[in-house]
Amino acid sequence: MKIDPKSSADLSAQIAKAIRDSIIAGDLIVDERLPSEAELAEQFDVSRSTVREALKRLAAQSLIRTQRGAFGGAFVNRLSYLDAYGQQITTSTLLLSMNSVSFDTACEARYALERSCAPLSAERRTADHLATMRAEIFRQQQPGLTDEAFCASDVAFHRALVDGADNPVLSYQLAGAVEAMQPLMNMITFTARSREAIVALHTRIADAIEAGEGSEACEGLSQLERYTVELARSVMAKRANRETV
Amino acid sequence: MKIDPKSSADLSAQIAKAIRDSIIAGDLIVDERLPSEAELAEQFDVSRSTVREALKRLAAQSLIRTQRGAFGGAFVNRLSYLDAYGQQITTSTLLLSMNSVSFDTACEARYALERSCAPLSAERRTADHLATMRAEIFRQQQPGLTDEAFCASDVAFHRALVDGADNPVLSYQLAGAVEAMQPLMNMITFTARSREAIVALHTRIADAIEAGEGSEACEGLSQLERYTVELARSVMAKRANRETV
DNA sequence: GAGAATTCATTTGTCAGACATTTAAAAGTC
DNA sequence: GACTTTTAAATGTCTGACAAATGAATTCTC
Repeated sequence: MKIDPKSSADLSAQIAKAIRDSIIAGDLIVDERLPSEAELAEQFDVSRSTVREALKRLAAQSLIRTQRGAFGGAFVNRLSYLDAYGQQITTSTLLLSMNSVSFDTACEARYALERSCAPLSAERRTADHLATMRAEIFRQQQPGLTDEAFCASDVAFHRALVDGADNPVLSYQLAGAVEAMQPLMNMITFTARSREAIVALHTRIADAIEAGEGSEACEGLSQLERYTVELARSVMAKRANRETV
Repeated sequence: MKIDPKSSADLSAQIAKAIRDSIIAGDLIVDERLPSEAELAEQFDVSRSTVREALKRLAAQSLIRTQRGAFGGAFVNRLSYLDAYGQQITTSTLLLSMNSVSFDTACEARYALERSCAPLSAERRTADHLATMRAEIFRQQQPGLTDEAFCASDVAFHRALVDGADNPVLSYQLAGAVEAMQPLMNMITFTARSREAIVALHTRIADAIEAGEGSEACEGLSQLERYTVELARSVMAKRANRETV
């Protein structure tokens, strides 16, 4: 692990990169303890504060965890699926909100990805996944539900569908696509009629998953995509209309 | 933006969270300048070092960038697709390498996701995407190619396929799935015969994309998945055999 | 007056040293 | 042997200082 003193870049960034590369390359294995901050400072010939800033960078990426006290220190963290989900969702959400991605584009991506899970989910889903889907459909039919709660339930429904594929890598990849859509979906006001239509499609999808018919589930997802895009378009149009009046 | 002094958690983590939440909520918009470190230190009633550690955490997530000098400071960063790709790839790679994800599981996820791009790519790919795919196929036929270079070319081929769908959100999501597989693929030794088989399937896929036949491209991808899994299995078996002898 | 050079204030980057707090091992006590 | 106390090591935080960068304002030169 070496850094280039000539480089003008931040020392803490260089040190973070050096350690990060060691972790990725496998030179530092999971749960291995890094040298103490004082030792690292000496090794890299920088001050302790600089080392600390580097370690905080790594901690922000969940690459290390720190523990205080004697025999504490910084340890290489096993990146859990949960940590990865969180990062994925944060990144996806910001990417969508900061880059003016159109609703259509985000929707297309989301449903394309979900369709790739549907056949696997139809084959492997447990009774649990199915029960979650049914429960969320039931919740979506409650009259008093706010739009936000409706969207949250929608996300839960689709997560169950994705998790049913029983492939943690797929679940991880999809987490971002599904959850990052929620802020966009929250901007839509759902009328009683549109909720009814969505519930009908959800039911159709759940039925297909239960019956083990992947392609029928895909078809349902495609219709849901078309309906969602259409709905968003009409809501936006109505809103634009109201604003110009 | 407030922090809880009673909470035992690290102050720098709390401050980072407070600022991060403000960015996600949209209270801090892109390119907006944060208060200087000294001002933040006063606001949060902590020392400047603590503020700096918090800012480094955010910088590690590409949420802010810093600039030195008068009228410099920390600015809310527009999360670019490139930054997001990078984070996605790092996270995915570590997730796969640290959690002993089976080759089959990773492969299944990757090809399922790619199949979701194929129909869109068949419809929208430009001549450029197609040319890249053909060029990589050509490269893969060169005899002197190392296994690493063959894998890298494989990644480039599939990236072109994905990018052909002309949906940046999909490209972003797929970046991790495709690139994170490379270290796993690198562990396979490709014989002349297996390279030939892969090139043949790549050609079939490229032909389908060129002809605008999405489902045929999906079929090619499925065959490629089956062949890759089979190949990995035999290579691993051979290796295990050699080690026990 | 226009342009070039200089100064200046502001801000981040880095360093050194100090103290508080936490923690688990080691030593002591019964 | 079980419990308590001590202790050493490590991170967390604070203070104060200086270096380096940088854009604006000022001064200088022609």
